[in-house]
Amino acid sequence: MPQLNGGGGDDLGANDEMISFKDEGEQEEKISENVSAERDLDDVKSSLVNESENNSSSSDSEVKRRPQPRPDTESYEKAREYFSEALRRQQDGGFFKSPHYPGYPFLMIPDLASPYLSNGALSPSARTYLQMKWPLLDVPSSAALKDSRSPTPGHLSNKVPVVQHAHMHPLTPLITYSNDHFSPTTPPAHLSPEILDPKTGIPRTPHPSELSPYYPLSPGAVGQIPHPLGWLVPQQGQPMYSIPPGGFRHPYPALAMNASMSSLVSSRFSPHVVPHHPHVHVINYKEDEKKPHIKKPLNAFMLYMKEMRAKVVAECTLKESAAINQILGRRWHSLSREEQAKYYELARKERQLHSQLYPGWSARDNYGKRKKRKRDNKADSTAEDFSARNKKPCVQYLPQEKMIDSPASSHGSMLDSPATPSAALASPAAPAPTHSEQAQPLSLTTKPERHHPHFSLISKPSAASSSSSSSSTSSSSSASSSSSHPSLSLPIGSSGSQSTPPLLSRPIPFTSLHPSLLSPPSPFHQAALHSHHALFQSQPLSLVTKSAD
DNA sequence: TAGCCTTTGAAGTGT
DNA sequence: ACACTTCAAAGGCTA
Repeated sequence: MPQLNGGGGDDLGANDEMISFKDEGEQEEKISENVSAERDLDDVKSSLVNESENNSSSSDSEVKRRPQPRPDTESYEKAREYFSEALRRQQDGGFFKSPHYPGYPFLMIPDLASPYLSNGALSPSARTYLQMKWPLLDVPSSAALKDSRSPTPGHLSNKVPVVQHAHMHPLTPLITYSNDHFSPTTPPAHLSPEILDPKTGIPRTPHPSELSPYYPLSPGAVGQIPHPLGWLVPQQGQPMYSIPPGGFRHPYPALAMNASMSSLVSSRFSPHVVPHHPHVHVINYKEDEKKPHIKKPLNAFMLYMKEMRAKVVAECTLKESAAINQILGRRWHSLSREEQAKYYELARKERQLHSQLYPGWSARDNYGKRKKRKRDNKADSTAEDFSARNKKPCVQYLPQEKMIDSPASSHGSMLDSPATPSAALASPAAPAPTHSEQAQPLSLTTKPERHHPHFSLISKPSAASSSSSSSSTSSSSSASSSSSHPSLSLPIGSSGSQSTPPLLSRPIPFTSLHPSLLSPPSPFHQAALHSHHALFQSQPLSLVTKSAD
């Protein structure tokens, strides 16, 4: 039960969420066992030193060196693997790679310009980034990672590096390539074991020839690049960003990418790449008649969804995204302030990278590219629309075995575990202002339930009195999404809903889901469940206030 | 096969 | 300034 106070940045729940272990069944176990993992840190680091010296670590020896197997061995192994790889890659002048899935190269150092200090050590922000991913671990200091062959400031430190590292693209620090390490089950099929380094047993960065198959350039995929934070998000083969007309518009056009890097970047980022040779990809900047579609950077919630989707799907066998997203939406609210902060930070980096990749891009560019939704009649998106739009109750997507007859209990886990109230008050993540310098939106919004069929039909009766009118009133205004969140993020009092669980009446499907699906199982959330019960009940009031305005 | 559903957040447009 | 709209992911579903 470590760190139940949840005050620290290394919130275990957050860690758990972020890491997304392969075996979901171990999730809860890991939460409670993270302390042991923490105890193993010293062992990890010390063993890494030896390992880096020997450079011939085998999984067997690693296991032997391990003090003792613990339930959290996976965390241990991952951490260990990560640092081993970090050391090795540093020495090789190559990539860091996913601590989760072998065979997928990626760079998780956040600094766009200089992930390394002059002494070859990770920069503070890079360390922060790593520590964010591995909150329980001490990111190796300069001494640990320092290596003569490591990228030097000359390679990376400047905003405009003069000389590119053999494998380093100026943006690679933020360009990550891992795809599916969040998959709750097994690594993607393409992450074949052959990628493992035969010597060390540690996954190595695949050669471009090995990578190319991982990044198929289907015609449809042309024009897009994978998610720069791919290590965080399962991409399922779908690239993310596209390259603007004229090719890869790099902020530092003077820089030349070597074949290795360009193949990586181009195969993943360029819409016009044609892998003529397994080892050398040539970028063909053929002019498209159309402007390639550059997608918006993912926001915090989208990043969270991508990370957690597989987990939720695995847990409940749901595949319908609408239902999954509903679960994820509630889980998102159940995240602690620190947990959400991580995603806000990632999203901020996403936007940062995106803005650097596509300086002239604007979200406006994508307006109208997608089929316009037929919500013109916004007005009727209210009560009447409830029934019309919700012809597919998510309950139908739920496996029967998930159905339980104790909605009340489920409600509690689902609704009563919102983010901490303080989070709503203080935007913690304090996400650095983006180029737009916007204040970090409060994720802990008291956004009312959208006109959900179950909510409107089921919860209303129970919700009764106070919330019923407010919910309906707010539904129209809130239907327009979260842009209004900040304005109504603070619930105003809780009139009358103190004892009754009206708002706890959620859509049936969720009430029937296992609580673990609805909110992280961490003790923190259980605590939050109780401490913030009143807050959630007050949500409708905030809406009333807003609508009143 | 295009679009819907569903979520939150970012960023756009409109008033 | 505020309200509203669109899009970002995702995959089953529907017309």
